[in-house]
Amino acid sequence: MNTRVKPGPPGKIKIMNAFSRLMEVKDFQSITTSEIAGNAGVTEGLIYKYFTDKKDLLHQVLHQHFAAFQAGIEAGIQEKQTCIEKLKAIVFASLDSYARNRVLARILLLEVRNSLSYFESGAYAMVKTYARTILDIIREGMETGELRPDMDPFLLQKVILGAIEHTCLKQVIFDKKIDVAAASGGIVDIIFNGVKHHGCH
Amino acid sequence: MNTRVKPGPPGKIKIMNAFSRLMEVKDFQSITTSEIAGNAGVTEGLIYKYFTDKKDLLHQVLHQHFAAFQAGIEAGIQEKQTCIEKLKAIVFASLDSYARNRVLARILLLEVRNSLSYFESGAYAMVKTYARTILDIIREGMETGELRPDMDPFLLQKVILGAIEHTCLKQVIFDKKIDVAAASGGIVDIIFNGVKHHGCH
DNA sequence: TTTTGTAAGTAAGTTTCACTCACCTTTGGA
DNA sequence: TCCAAAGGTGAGTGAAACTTACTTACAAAA
Repeated sequence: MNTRVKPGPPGKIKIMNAFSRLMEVKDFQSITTSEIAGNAGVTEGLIYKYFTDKKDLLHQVLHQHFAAFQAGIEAGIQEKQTCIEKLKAIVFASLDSYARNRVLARILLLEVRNSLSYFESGAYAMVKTYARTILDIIREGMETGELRPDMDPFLLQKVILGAIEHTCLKQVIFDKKIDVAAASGGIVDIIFNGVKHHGCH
Repeated sequence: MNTRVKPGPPGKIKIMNAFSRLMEVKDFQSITTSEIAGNAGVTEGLIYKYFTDKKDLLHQVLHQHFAAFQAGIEAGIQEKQTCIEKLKAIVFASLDSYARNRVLARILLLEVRNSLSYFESGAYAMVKTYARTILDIIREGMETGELRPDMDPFLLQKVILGAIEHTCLKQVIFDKKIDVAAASGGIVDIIFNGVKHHGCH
């Protein structure tokens, strides 16, 4: 497993592109290998020259999409100074990426998690790095005093990731557009300021 | 579609139980119909007397598990007075149910969302009711002044659901136990009080 | 008691689809 | 020019989801 994703020969690229295109319209299960091959203009057998599995193809396509996603995130937080600003940027960039790239969102949120092989794939390694980035920012914020020091950083990480993902679910399942700026602003406001109403300040 | 879940004939019950048992150990994809039949002590063909599909079987089993889950939730919030207490109870009860019933959690969080037929199933209708309950409590809290009136109730709903689900993911994927009380308390604290650090109060 | 209609269950197909394998074709260096 | 390796083909295979024609059990009407 854990096959690296290299640009590779034209056939491989055509297969990945064809599959990616098909994933925009149908779910993984209902895409057949012959459909992929036909759409790519190659034969079915070629798929198995470059991918060990139909699932491996899925994982490599996810890897490819996620690499761009990850690069965008890291570019977005580079310029930010405070941890809060960084987390805000991550929430926005994540929602924005999922909204722009439906295939990425659908693969990541709906298709891969049901099989163990995903968690041994290179794609999952990237996702772990992304999650780790968030955790590190949280820890830094707790040390500098930006964030409350009396909480479990892992839990905040899960709340943030969960909020991002669940916000995208409706969009990605029912193909509904969301207002990324509003959603991201709202989520950040809820998580940073809390939802309890106090008369004071 | 939308086949109702009735107790039904012994064969149907045996099939559902066998499938449920298998789901504790393996994922949906790698459970075969002959395996289900063998385990249930019936023939393969009988499955298709009671279920239109292998997926329909999955949905009906989910429906069954979720009915118990839903009943527990509603019993848990009945006695609570404030909206905040109600939401706390829901978070705790949800995490607790997922922790206790791995099959329910695995089906709901990992297996069903990738196919459209789920969203036409009776199981999904129940899940919508559950989500609706949370939304109604939030709205009530915003009206009574318990919760801030200046936020999008849908977003808070998504943050809560997302936090619950993401907290269960590691547990359900890697079979790790979590401290339900600690996790639920932490999530509630983060969402209600916020994570920003203020010197004041 | 006999008939009969229906629900429960069986067993042997059929089809579809992921995956394999033995075989061609092109290309770029020694 | 030769050859090795990489790119690509297409017919074939096995397994698994689903079908269909059939049998058995069983309760209520005649």
